[in-house]
Amino acid sequence: MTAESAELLRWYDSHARVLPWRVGPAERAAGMRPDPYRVWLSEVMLQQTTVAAVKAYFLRFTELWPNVAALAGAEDDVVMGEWAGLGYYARARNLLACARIVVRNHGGRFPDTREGLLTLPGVGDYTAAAIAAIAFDRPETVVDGNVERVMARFHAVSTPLPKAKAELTALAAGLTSGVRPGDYAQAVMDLGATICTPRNPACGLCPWRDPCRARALGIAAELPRKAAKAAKPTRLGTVWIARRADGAWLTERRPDKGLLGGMLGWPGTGWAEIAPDDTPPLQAKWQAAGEVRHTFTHFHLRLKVMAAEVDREVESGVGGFGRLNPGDLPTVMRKAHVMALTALENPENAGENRVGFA
DNA sequence: GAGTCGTGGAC
DNA sequence: TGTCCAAGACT
Repeated sequence: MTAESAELLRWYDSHARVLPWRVGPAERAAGMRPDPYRVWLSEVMLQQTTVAAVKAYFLRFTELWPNVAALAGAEDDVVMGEWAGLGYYARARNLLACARIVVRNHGGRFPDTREGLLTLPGVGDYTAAAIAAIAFDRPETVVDGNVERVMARFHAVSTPLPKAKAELTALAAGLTSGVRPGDYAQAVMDLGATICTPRNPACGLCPWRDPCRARALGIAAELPRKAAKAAKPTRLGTVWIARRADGAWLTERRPDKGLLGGMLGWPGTGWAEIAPDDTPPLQAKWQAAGEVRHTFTHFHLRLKVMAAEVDREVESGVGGFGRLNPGDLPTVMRKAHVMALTALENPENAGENRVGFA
């Protein structure tokens, strides 16, 4: 163990954040170990997602499904509905697939090595190392966005990401502690999340302020460098939102692959830079409810929302009418639903509504 | 290796 | 308003 990693562990002992999935340093010292199921679940939820956003989902999932066997036995649509709003929905599909593999092929126990964990769906280099270190105290090197930033500054690496990834991984491995590896892994990430932040790093409070090369050079806030990102195009589309007299809504399940895969949605056009032809899924007195603006990772969407009340007898070929829990909808579809509801309640204002406009 | 894949908060 | 960013994985 290096002097630096020892210093970081001392910092962590007094500054570790309290998180629902975390076994803190004092509890670990008392012999407690985290539940691999909870570590895995939290790490998957935390992929490209903030701690603030994950907390409520983690508590809800562990309440509904306290162990991997319970989750493996859940119905797909229920899990997708509970994941709604958290984003990156392939994670939810992989989560279920992984739970079922762990139960069926591993006797309900997660593999306890990085290599074994890597075979699971939805578990990549980072997550495998994180579970191995945190749940099984193996001295694996975790490299997430926090660690990349901390290492780029600590060693003053000016090579832009993602090209610098391999170099930063090697530098991180050089600092990884063989003592208390689970605490160390969380300590580096906590350092990046609370001190060595992307903007305005709090170098004065950093346990690594002395050995940090970027701080010595006065360029900590400039690192890590990143390659320029492509501009986001704008795509257009239309959704048709029909409410039957008995309160049922016409929804459809999206295909498993692709954007919002496996999630509930509204019948509508595809989304393209040239407005697609929009033909309603059924004949009704459609009103233009307004336009939803929503930004995905790689494009902006302007979604025209059409709404209608239909008779109980109406049938559609594209999906089914049924009871709707709006919380099961991904966010963009929930925005469209809110807009349709507003139009149906206030038909005189139809077309004036905007969602996603400041 | 470069694209794809969500969302909400900070600035 | 727009841009960046968050405990990445998969193709």
